[in-house]
Amino acid sequence: MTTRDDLIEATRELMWERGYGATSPREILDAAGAGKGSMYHHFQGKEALAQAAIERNSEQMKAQVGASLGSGSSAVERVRAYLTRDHEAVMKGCQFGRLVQEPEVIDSPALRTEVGEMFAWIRGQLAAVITDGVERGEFRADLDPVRTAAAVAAALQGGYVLARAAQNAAVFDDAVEGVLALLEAARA
Amino acid sequence: MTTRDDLIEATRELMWERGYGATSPREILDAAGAGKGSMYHHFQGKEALAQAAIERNSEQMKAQVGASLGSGSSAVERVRAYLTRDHEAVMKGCQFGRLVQEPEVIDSPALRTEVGEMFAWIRGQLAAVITDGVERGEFRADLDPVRTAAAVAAALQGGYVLARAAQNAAVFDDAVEGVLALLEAARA
DNA sequence: GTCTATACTGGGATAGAC
DNA sequence: GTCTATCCCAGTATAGAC
Repeated sequence: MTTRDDLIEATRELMWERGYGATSPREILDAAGAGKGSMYHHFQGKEALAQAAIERNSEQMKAQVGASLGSGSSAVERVRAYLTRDHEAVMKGCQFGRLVQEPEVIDSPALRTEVGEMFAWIRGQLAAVITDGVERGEFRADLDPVRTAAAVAAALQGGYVLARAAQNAAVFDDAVEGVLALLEAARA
Repeated sequence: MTTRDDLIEATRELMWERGYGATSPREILDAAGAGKGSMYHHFQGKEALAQAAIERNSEQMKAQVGASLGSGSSAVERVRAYLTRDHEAVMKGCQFGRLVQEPEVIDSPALRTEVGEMFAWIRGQLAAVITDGVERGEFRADLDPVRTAAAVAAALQGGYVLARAAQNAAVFDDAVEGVLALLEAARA
């Protein structure tokens, strides 16, 4: 019972650091303190284990994002809460974003779907908040919620990329503050 | 003479598709129509070959971005030219952005520096264009060029990520148009 | 310069004992 | 359920012939 859980947790940790392809079952097993048999008993293989790890990440992410986007009176404040919520370890990148780049992940229907749905959900949530802001007259009436939501979500993802490339978390903050300033400029 | 070149071109192609870690010398050699000896004659190893490939990508990228950012009368038009320039194969992602996620790349000083400088250069170019726009009164005087540049560059990178996750290039366009609309809202 | 053959390592997965 | 031993394959790199 707990071994299965240890495997999932170890996989989450390692996949965040190394991605999917570069995370070997050997490392997972060492980290979880389990033998090879355990993994293949509880899961069909590496892919199934990774899927379980991503599913758990999704649950946590949805809870966190949902809380952020619900905390604030104005739409801009809610988006700000989302963009500035504790991004533990900016330099490690986004748990989901980093997986997207890997061919192995994209080629796996199970993994790709999991990751794709997460991002689609986030864009939907952001669009809802922005639509609300437009309807309440906070934003200009001609602001496109779907495109704006995509831009906000993209700025966050790109912020991770730029910060990692520069090896400097301040670049992440620049991107986030930059897009927030632009969003405030779109107020009615 | 030409073998060395074929190796670099094959590496560029494959690294764009699979990244660094997942690109094997075997594949490169096959694609270049060369034998194992050739590669180790011209380059110290996989890493040195990858560095040569990234260097060549940098040159091309700088030429393209420089042309885009110089083509237009207003600052917004220049940024638009940059964001909407032919991003051949949006779904393949950014040649540089995808490398950033890989631990193997980040852990290699040679490769990491190459990629980091590219992004720093782009942010600098964008900041210069936006500074120009502020000084000419096109943008609000309180618009922060550095942060805005980071936001624009991040939206582009994130657009790649979101489009790939959704397996839909339209999401990239949404992110790009979204950030451009915000930028227009920041006009003086 | 370029090839083929080979060495060595580590990957994912299975078999069978406990 | 879990472990150890083992298999097969692919990765990077080297050696030595041409």
